[in-house]
Amino acid sequence: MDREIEKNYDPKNLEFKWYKHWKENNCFKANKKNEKVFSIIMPPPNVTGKLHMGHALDIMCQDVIVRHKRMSGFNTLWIPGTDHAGIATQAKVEKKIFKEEKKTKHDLGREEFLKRIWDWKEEYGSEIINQLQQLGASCDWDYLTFTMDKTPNRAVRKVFTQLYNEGLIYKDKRIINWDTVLQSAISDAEVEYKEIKGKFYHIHYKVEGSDEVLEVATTRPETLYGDTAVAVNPKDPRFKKLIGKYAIIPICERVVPIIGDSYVDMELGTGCLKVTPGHDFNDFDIGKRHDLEVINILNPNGSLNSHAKAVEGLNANEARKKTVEILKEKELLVDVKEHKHQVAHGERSDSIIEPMVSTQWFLNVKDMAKKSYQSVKKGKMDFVPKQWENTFFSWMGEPRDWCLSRQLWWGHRIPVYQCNSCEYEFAFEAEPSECPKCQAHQLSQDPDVLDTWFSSGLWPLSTLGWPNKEEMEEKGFDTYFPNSMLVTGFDIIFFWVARMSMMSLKLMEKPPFKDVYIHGLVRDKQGRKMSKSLGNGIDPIDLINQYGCDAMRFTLANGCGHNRGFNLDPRLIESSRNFMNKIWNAFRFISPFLRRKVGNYSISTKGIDVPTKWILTELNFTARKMNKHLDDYRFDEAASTVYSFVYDKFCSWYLELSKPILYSDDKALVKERANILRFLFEELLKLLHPISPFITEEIWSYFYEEESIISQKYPVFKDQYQFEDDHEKMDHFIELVTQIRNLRASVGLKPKEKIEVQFFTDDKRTADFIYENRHYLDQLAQVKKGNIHKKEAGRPGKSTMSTTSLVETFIPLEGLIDIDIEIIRLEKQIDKTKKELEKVEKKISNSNFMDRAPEEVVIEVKMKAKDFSAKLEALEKNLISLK
RNA sequence: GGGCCCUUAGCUCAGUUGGUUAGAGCGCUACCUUGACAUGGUAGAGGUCAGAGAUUCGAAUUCUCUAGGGCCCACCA
Repeated sequence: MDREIEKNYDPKNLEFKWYKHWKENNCFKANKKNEKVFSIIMPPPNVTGKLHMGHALDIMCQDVIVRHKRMSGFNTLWIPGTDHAGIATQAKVEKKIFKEEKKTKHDLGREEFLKRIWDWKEEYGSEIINQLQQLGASCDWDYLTFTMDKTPNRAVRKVFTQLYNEGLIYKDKRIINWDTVLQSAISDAEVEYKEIKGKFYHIHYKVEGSDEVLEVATTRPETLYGDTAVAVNPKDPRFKKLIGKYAIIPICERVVPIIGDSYVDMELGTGCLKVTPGHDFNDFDIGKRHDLEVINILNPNGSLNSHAKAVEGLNANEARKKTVEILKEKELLVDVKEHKHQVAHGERSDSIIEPMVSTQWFLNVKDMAKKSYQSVKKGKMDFVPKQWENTFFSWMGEPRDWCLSRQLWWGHRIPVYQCNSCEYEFAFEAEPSECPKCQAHQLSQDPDVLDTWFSSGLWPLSTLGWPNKEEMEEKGFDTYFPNSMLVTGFDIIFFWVARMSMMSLKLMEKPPFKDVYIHGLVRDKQGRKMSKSLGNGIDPIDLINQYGCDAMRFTLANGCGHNRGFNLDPRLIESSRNFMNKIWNAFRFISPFLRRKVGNYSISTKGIDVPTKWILTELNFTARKMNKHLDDYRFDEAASTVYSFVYDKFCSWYLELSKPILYSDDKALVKERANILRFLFEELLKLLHPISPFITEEIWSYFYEEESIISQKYPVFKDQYQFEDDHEKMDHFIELVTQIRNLRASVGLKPKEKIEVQFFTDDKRTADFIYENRHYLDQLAQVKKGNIHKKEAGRPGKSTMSTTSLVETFIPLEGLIDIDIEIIRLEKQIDKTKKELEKVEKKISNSNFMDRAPEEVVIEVKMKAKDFSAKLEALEKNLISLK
């Protein structure tokens, strides 16, 4: 060691230092020589956004897997990217410009406004990259792709054109979800329903040419200006006879037909439905069936237009109030009932969504969805945990056509053109110079842009250069597509996973990934979703600043089990930070004994002692478990496995047992032990590295200055480190030490006070082992003298005792022992042992158990019975002698 | 209405093919400034595994029902 390690563990400096180092030294590059391939794409965060805990979890999962695969000899590629996030970004910049300059996008014009967004993207787009790097993401930055880069744009245009020419993309005037704030269409997936307390208004509609009235129930009286029919169920005896007659809509006095349609539920409301095809999905369908007129009564901002003269210019709420007032005056409002109902809100804008009829571009997804469905059913793409495939199926089962167009400016503009002279309409992959039909040069492009998820859907392809042949070659498309896996949250299974799956199957005839790992949601410590409105969000960057990224990642991994999100209490991170500190100090302890040594080396297992054989065996178990858990995406199990090895096995026992050796005068022995400690330390660093990359690299650098831990081989189970017998011996020894410590504590002996102990055992191996390791007993339990007797020997008088199956341990305590307390303690133990014994004996006396249980279980139970009764006997004898 | 998940120690959670003395971290209690670490050490207390029933020699684990909680989809004039 020529460098000395800092006294205090300070994650901040070393984390920053190492990320920079890794990046500059191309440590995240795929090793193309490796035969096994692992590839994965990062779900692209919004380019101008800020990372939240969900991202931190997402990145942690991916990075752990990626680092593990890389260390396990895979040709590993992780592709980073950022998303233009159409609506979110445009809305943000629009707001900013209005705030600062009091100008709308229309004041600036399309070209200037887009320039402003690009400027904003250039200015703030790198922030998200910085944050990803602070999380330690070991992705290949040369692959960094933005969804509006040239290649993704080409992919979008190519695919749109193909689907257009196949007739799958079509323009249609139909009812869509209209966001009244964004003033754009949005897709079904972007609509969120919230329960709102509303009212049921019962209104009388007069039947033309008679005194009869129809009582219509509605939650939205203000839409009556758009009514073009009143519908009843054709089987309804109450209203059957009215079908074919006409009703008069109140206020606007329009005469509309009374129609029969089986959609109408006779039980619901009054059994009489006002039909507003312009502003209700079901009514639109009814209108289609009956060829009804569609009247649009709303302006793009959601206010009422001139079709609703009486309330023109008012917003929906005001219009409702006023309409109700007018109805009251006319005595047509007959009843008002409280009613809870679901109201559509925009997922992004949180504004009210109005169903509105409008001309939009749609993608017919029926066949694509069917194929996606099948590919998961047939196991070509697996969800982990498996139950998430249900979510996928529920979306793919009966998909509505995807509304692709958005009335925005920021995004991929729809590549459809119309010839100004002959009006021919066509989609074109490249920028067209003339009309393919009449060769005129004056062309108008469709003003709308595509849903963000259209380009996201092509992400697994476009990030690998598709459809540009040269770029695909350069980026290794054939090697890395399809991806090995995807890591994401369940909230975007519809938005994203579904779309990627459909697109990839359509274009490549392969699903885009083998595995789709779905992690849970990070919530606050009370289990509430983190949200702006609750103000309970935790900023991962704050946590990193406070505790270090390694500790945060470790905490996230530790809490990331299957089937569950998790509730993040910052105090948990504190304990991970303490774990990092533990490792730091363990290294600080051993480092003075180490000699700097270049190159790989191995340790000899010849002549090593039992604790060393034990720790090597533990290392073996740990390596095996880590590989399994990481392969199974069990981040929680992996974290606790490595924690237990480092903390409970290595630090608490092996390091403690190494102290007398390291402080001894036998130089050869010191050297040998130091060598083994170094080996173990290197192994544990490698084991932990995928989860906590920075501290492991920092310590690694004290061993090897030139080589990064990133490219080391991940530990695996090795037969030469497996010593099962010695492992068992050592476990017995640990049990013995713990027992003595327990006895000492129970009689209130001072920690430093040396004691004498009497052991009673008939097991020769145990006796030998205690004898050979008596110096450890001194060190670990302050036993200055230990006598080993056969069980037939007499027990000491006033003493405290305890027993395992093999050995009885007595601490003679002349004058020190409080007999009453000792009796209580023994009685408690006897009680417990009796209960266990009874349990086991009951099994043995049950002939059904003896006949039917497998042999090894029977043997085990018999062994237990023997152990328990021996233990009980010893305890009872001692109790009698005390009394 | 359809579907998924959850209920285990005071708190957050493990417990993967049924057989464990049901585990961990945090918190709590007692003792300890022992030469890696007080961001520490040692020991300990704390659970009739939501409830009922069924299957089984044997259930925290499988099945059914009940209660409570969370989420998704569809729909409600």
